[in-house]
Amino acid sequence: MSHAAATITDAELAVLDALWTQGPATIRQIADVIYPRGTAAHYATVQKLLERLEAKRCVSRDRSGFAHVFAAAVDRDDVIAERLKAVADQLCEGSLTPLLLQLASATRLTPEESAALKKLIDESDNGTSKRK
Amino acid sequence: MSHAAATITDAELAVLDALWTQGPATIRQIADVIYPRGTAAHYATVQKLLERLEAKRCVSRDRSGFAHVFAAAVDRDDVIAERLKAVADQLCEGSLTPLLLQLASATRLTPEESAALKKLIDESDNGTSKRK
DNA sequence: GACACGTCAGACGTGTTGTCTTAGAATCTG
DNA sequence: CAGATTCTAAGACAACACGTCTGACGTGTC
Repeated sequence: MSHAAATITDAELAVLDALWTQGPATIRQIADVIYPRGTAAHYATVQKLLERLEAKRCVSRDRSGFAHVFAAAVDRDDVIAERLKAVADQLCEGSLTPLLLQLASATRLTPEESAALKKLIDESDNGTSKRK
Repeated sequence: MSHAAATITDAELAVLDALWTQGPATIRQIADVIYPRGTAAHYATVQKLLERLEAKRCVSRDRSGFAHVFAAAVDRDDVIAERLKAVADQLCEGSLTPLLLQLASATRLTPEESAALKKLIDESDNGTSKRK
């Protein structure tokens, strides 16, 4: 839910995505999703990716059963936030505001979305003005 | 101003940044900025980075003089947009809206910024409702 | 015991990234 | 003009990341 996401590669992201949509799963279950008609080699690939994701604290591993059960330790939102922060650090001296403005001008919103967004802005605004 | 930004690496970004802040420049001028007290090797590094940036259409090269003069062919905003799009493609099925919501809730805005943002939202909204 | 299935450790090919070397052409300086 | 300087061009290079795959070995099941 919370921790850092480090750098997650494309193949690792596919594994994480399977965990996000399917919930906790074994290597085989994940491999069946990502590589239908997969071979033993594909299984091993998923295994290696999970091993690396675990090292990055992006998945947790339950070793109690015969086949280990893996679960996502980061949310999709965590990864999104981390990537956005990376973009901001590289291109905006760490400030997220330019990204926000850029996105606002590049995105077409439905009335519902823009209403929700305005609400978020107001809340953020209150937080700012109410400080200390 | 407009074109695709492909994948720009960190070192390449440093070069681009120099061009953005200094305007068109020769290799030596850029190298002096990035590597003060730089050697001939550093000069060559900048040269190679510019060569790669040119291949990606991110910088233009004026070959008329003795020392070629390079200029940025993409804006900082272009690169930001491209990176945001990449994040959206990888994590949100290409939709930018989740990024926008995420950023809005994670960013503290000044009153001026939130006003500007709301204005952008309204404009985007008008564009949507006024179509056809 | 035979066999399927699991884990673990690590090798491997490939591509990227940043750096650097060398060769040679163009320009400046005396 | 001779020589030093400055540039371009082409490519070698190590380090690393990525995705893949192999092999050895433990653990269940019939």
